[in-house]
Amino acid sequence: MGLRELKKRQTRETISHQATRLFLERGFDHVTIAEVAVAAQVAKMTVTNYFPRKEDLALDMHDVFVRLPAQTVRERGPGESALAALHRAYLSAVADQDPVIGFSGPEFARMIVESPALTARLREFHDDREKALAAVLAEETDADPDDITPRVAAAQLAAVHRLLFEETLHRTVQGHDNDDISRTLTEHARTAFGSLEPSLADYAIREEHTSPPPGSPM
Amino acid sequence: MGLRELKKRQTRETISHQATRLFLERGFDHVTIAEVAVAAQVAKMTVTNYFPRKEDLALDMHDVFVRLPAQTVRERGPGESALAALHRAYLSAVADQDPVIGFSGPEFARMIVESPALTARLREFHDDREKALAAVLAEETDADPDDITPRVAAAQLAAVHRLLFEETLHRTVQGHDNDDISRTLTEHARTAFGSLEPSLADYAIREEHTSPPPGSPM
DNA sequence: ACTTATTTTTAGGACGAACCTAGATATACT
DNA sequence: AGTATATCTAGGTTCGTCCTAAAAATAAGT
Repeated sequence: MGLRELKKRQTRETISHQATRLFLERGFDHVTIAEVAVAAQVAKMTVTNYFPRKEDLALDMHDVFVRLPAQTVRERGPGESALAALHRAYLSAVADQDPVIGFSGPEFARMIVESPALTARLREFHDDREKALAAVLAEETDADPDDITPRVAAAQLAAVHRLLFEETLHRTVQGHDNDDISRTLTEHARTAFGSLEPSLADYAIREEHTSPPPGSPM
Repeated sequence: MGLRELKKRQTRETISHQATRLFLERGFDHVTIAEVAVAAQVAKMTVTNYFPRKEDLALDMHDVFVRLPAQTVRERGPGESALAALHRAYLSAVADQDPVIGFSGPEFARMIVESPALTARLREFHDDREKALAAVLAEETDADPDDITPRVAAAQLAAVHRLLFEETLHRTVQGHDNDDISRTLTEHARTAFGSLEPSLADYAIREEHTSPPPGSPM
């Protein structure tokens, strides 16, 4: 990697780090971009160049957040349904107390829920995630472009992820510790994913790799 | 009603009307609040007083939009499930080509889908609507405050409304006429609400008014 | 190594939404 | 009619976002 790219990474890192520090200290809405620029020792415009929206200074995780469920479905095992894959992956993330499902620490969680701007941006993340999931489901089930079935399924699955994410955030803000939250979430995941089983248990099941059947199920 | 209230209504009406006219002519993002103020012959601040957010100048329907599904469930018939009530009410709205489910005319639909700000605000409407629905479902099923079941059910039901709304908007923008869209939507509603039947057909059924049973179902 | 080309950063400013305040104006009350 | 109350207005501030031209840093070519 060239020197130019290296410096870009460093600059981005510094800006993001200083921004997060200030946001945690004083709250997202009480820190201006100009202050972030001063703290990171760059021009105001440089902050904007790296992070076109102020919200992205705090939520620098769009891509992995959006791609994860779609990827989980794409990589599900033979004989596994989309629902089962997502439930399995979610439980695994709970066990890891993965930040991507909401385990972000009390200060960070507080920063988010106290800022309408960040909450709104997060809603967009959830939306993008649902769209990515819908695209994969449509692909995996060979659905007609204007069949809404994959969109409905994606909406249901993404909604569960969203609700569990919000639950994690709020319990974190309320001061529960991660192990406590993990236990509760495991239960809630069972309830939420379980409630989709009657409608989705047979949806988007990856065919066993031994001899592909003539017609795909559903 | 006093003269003061009358004038307030007129002022609000004038502002909203002039704003909508300008937005349809030139697009939401290309009209400033100052221009709306000039067109409505009021001070800039008066526009802001009536419509704290610019988006609400175009989307002056928050309350009915948010309350409708919750109200439908609250007023469902004896023996009717929340799902059945919402499906029924939706089909009725399709037959009426009700603006509240997306029949807003090509210009208006185009204004919305072309503006990221309006799309984002609409997302918030959907979210508020889901929350209102969740509250009613929790109430109607006597759910524990931290049982997520009503939230999951509300998310699934609200998602169907949201998807069908988006579908209506996009088909309207694409130039399909309302009768054509009505037919398609009726079919899509069958698919979407139908896909929830396995999980929700027995959820939140209003008890028959003849002799209340000892324990409520679910 | 020096020059040229490309990319990135910078400074300075423009624009518009959101908010504030004090004073003017209009309506309601007695 | 006179006082109280609600509403509107004018003028301003702040901040996020975007624009531009010039300066600085790096890469590429000779």
